[in-house]
Amino acid sequence: MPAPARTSIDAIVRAAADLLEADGPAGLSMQAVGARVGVRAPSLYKHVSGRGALVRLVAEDAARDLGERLDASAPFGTPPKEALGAAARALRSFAHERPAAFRLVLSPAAEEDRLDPETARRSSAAVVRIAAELAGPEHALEAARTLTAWASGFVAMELAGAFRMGGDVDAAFEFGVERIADALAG
Amino acid sequence: MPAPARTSIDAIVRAAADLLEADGPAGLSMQAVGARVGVRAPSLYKHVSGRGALVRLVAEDAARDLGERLDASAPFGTPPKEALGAAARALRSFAHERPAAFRLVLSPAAEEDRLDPETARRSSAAVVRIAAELAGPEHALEAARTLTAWASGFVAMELAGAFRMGGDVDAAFEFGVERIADALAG
DNA sequence: ACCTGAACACCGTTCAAGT
DNA sequence: ACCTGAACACCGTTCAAGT
Repeated sequence: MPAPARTSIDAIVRAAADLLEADGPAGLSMQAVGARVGVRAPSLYKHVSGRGALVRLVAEDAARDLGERLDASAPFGTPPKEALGAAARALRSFAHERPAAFRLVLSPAAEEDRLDPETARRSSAAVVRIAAELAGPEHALEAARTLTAWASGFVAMELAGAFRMGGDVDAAFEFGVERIADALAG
Repeated sequence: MPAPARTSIDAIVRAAADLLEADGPAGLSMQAVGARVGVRAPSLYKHVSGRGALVRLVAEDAARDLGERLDASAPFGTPPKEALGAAARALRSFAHERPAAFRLVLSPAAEEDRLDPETARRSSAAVVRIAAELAGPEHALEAARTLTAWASGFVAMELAGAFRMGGDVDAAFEFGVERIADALAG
């Protein structure tokens, strides 16, 4: 007798992402995910091969979300320096809204749980385009790396609570955007 | 009857750091640490209050190591732009030698496992000093943040395998150092 | 074809009992 | 005063049995 699925991979990934955001990595347990979608933990294995694969799906989903936000942050034709600021702020907003997802996507990860190259490429396409406009096509890659490194490093430190020596964090971010843009435009 | 301790907190922290580097966070189990230092897992609780506290001790030890390397990278009197490059390269070397420890110290961490402010301040003192020389005392904090964000972000991406679009990663690093230095001196 | 309870091998942690 | 085995409450995962 065939039995219709009582849940779906989409519902499972969404539940996992919610749990990750609410309770941290330890809160993303197979039992908790099962409870959220209305099945027992062993049933999840009909939809996903294990916890590691589920975490990876959450990361890929987050990377797609981030990539779309970066694309949308600066329409074609926006002056490059302005576009750079907009992209940096979009990254920061994403990190503030979905800090756990940001950590998943941008944290230095061990080999086995890296994003596949195509997902990584797509989520950074907008930044490479902006960098090319600013620094010239021959320095596009280095410039994109410099910008992404700075922005993700800044936000990572912010999330880590590393900016507790006082001072205005927003101002430090804008200071950095300005300086990075000028440096890349060289 | 008193019984002499068969292990020590130092040996335990060292064993934990080794395991973290060799087998990743999951490999740092109380049982594995116990096996390395020659006692059973429950005995570790005579020396450390739990696994979380042990991970924190490893992180503090790594932060101290990193701080010392940064201090040593550029003796007083080194021209600031040169000192900045030396500090950035020292950070990168540390990350290459102790990638797991680097992730522990520089990764965006949840509130409960952050370094205490004093440890954080000491490990970044050298960078703040260099930034002040380069950007002037009134912009020291923002400049230090920009530099640290860029360098740690760059290395984090490097460790995460995010630089797989080809190109020379060493050259990208030097490109970034140069541009950041100019931008901060700006 | 999916879901379940039971089971297995792991964790971290507690604690009474040993020396 | 430290160390131990046993126990407890959790994991992730497998699998035979149910529908």
